[in-house]
Amino acid sequence: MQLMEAYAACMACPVRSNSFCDAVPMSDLDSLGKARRLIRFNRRQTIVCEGAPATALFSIVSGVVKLYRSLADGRTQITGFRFPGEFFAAPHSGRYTTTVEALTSVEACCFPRSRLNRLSQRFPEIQTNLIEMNHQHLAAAENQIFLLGRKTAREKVASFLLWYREKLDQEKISEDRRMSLPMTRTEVADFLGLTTETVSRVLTGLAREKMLAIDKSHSITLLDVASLRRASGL
Amino acid sequence: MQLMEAYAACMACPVRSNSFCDAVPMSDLDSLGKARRLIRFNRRQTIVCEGAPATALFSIVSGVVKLYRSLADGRTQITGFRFPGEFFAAPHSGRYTTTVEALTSVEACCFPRSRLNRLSQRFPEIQTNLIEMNHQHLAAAENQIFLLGRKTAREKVASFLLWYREKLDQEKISEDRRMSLPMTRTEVADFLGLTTETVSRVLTGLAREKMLAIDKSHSITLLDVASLRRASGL
DNA sequence: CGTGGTTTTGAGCCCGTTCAAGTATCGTGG
DNA sequence: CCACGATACTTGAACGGGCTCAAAACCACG
Repeated sequence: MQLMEAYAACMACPVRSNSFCDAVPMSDLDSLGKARRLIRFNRRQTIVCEGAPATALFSIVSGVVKLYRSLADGRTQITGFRFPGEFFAAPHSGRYTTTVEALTSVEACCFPRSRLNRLSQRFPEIQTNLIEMNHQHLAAAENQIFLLGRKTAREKVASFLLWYREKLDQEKISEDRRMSLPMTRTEVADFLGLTTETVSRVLTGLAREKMLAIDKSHSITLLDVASLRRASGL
Repeated sequence: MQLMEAYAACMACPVRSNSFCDAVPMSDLDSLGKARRLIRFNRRQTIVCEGAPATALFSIVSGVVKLYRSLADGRTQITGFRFPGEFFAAPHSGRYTTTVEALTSVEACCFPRSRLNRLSQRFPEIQTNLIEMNHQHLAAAENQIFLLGRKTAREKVASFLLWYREKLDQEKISEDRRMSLPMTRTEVADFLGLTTETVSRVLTGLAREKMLAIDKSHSITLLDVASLRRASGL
């Protein structure tokens, strides 16, 4: 039966306790399951488009997405990334404010606005969780604003690496000291307000100074976190 | 009586319909009034400090504030401004994420967290409003991220002027075509990720091109909005 | 009418960009 | 499994937008 499936899906959800779904008690997981639909996306696939009517909210089960805006002349700026447990596709006056694209293969729960509204009337703590997570996103945006406005290329790249390392540490088991970036050099550049060339140059520079090691481009090991922290401008 | 005063205060509040307080029905304005305390701040006065325990949320009745972060070496970045009807001092893991300072004389309602929580249990629509406004703040942050990461000095300044003009138009009666900036050149620079000198140079440049007129530095008239929009990179 | 702060203007420099070439990496089909 | 083409990454040389440093002009306030 569908009911059982929905219940089982949310019951077994690996990120429930990290997501806003945490507000729904175990006994009501079937209501939760019925409000959402699990969708899979491939790397490079666009999930929502900037400016389109905001019909749903997405909560990530696995994978990473980027949020970005771009101009007609090609200039692109990534405004943030979202990881498992986090949501995306916040509306402003009824429309999505950024385009969202999958960086890896992604599983996400799609909650149509209307159903989510009904659900959060039954479980008001959903709203509390959403507010809490919104504040986290805002704090992350403030970090990025400071970084973009006031940091040098070197500081930007060092900050980025330390930030991603921390994300990995709190998301999953920290694999080992090596970490593999799901984003390309261009995407790192579009996040940090730099060009691909500069990101590449700074990375090889930091590698020459033995703060990190690069193997196969996307696989990076942070060798000297203390020096990196100093290089990041705190 | 205190009760009457509180009731009268919120009853007469000029920004109630634009603030999250809108969620409280007229018949319950006394509960609202008792949850908050009206505080006045002078220009230049610090209202909350980055990193301090987040004990209250503030809603602006009149005036403008700036939110900013700064480093020990003096680098400062303004992450946003807040206007009448908007709130500030969002917490992240229990602490304020930015310092907030009054740009003009400011009247703000201070809501201690505990009272606000009790109030929003009685009136859940408060949470809905807070979420809505949070999304607006996030959208504003995304705008600024794009601006900081990908726009030229000229585009930044033009965008800023148009943005502020729009704010004025929707906040109050649009005075006339002249507008007076509540922020100094340094504050504009700290908002746009530039130096004071560059802001000044770009402004005189735009004035030479007859897109605007400057009288007394803080009083600016936008003469050619269409050209400015083109100069802002859309 | 001075005094301190803000704004403007000027000259020179530097960080990050641009343009261009060369190298590694990955996916695909033979 | 390898050859191939496409894409991503690195490296180099030269340019330029915005910064730095310095000084002059302007303004508000006593």
